[in-house]
Amino acid sequence: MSYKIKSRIWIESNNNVLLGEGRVHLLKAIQKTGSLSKAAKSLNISYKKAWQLLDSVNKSAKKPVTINSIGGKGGGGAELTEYGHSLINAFDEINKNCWAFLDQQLDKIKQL
Amino acid sequence: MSYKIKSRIWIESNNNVLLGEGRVHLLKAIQKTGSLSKAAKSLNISYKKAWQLLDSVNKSAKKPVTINSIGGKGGGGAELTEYGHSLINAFDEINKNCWAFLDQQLDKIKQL
DNA sequence: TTACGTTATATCCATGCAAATATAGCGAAT
DNA sequence: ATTCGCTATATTTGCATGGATATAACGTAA
Repeated sequence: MSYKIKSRIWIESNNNVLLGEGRVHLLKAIQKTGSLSKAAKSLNISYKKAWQLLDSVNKSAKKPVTINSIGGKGGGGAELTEYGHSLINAFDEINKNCWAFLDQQLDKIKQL
Repeated sequence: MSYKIKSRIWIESNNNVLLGEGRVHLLKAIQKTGSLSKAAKSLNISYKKAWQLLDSVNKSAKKPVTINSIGGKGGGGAELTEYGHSLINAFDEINKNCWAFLDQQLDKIKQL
């Protein structure tokens, strides 16, 4: 009924998106499923889109965020690096803090 | 070269977007030009898009944000209400505060 | 009463983006 | 050797979004 404030934050590295909400979702799904194709299915996005997202993350990050293996037992897979874990944790924390901050700012609008 | 954090915030009213960056730009241009069609031209967007944006703002706001007049001297025009002025000022301030807040949070990522 | 410049709205069309589809390449296991 | 399930890509197809265009409605001023 009343006003709500929403936000979307993301992190860029030399003008490319490194991390955003969608990319974090994808990384978490990879962590859970152990493969990019299963992660894509669980998020109801096409494998192509998932691959493009992951590719852009790994290309713009300082260190690799996932290790992808082709072939081998089970056909391959993808798993998060330690750096990848740290990134998504930090992003989640910042995002949560941002929501709290904005909710408090919203009063300025409600008072009008 | 290093990571940057960016954000986009917006305000919703019963699941409709009330105010965002684009809508604030449009309202400021209306304030400057005195008409919706001139504002659209100055922002290089079609009149149709500008009208849709303004219409959705006025439909989801508690009080009118602009007064639009059809016909009359000069064919008509649009001008901000006092409530409209207050809204864009509050939005700008919140946005600026948000940037400052996020820049400070970014350190958590840089330290990884 | 006619002309004007605007708001307001419908319709058509092109363009781009995303999904679907297809296919190649890989390496371990059998 | 062959199969399997995945990563990695190119190509086509479909759909939605937005732009262009057209036009109605309006009220003041001449």
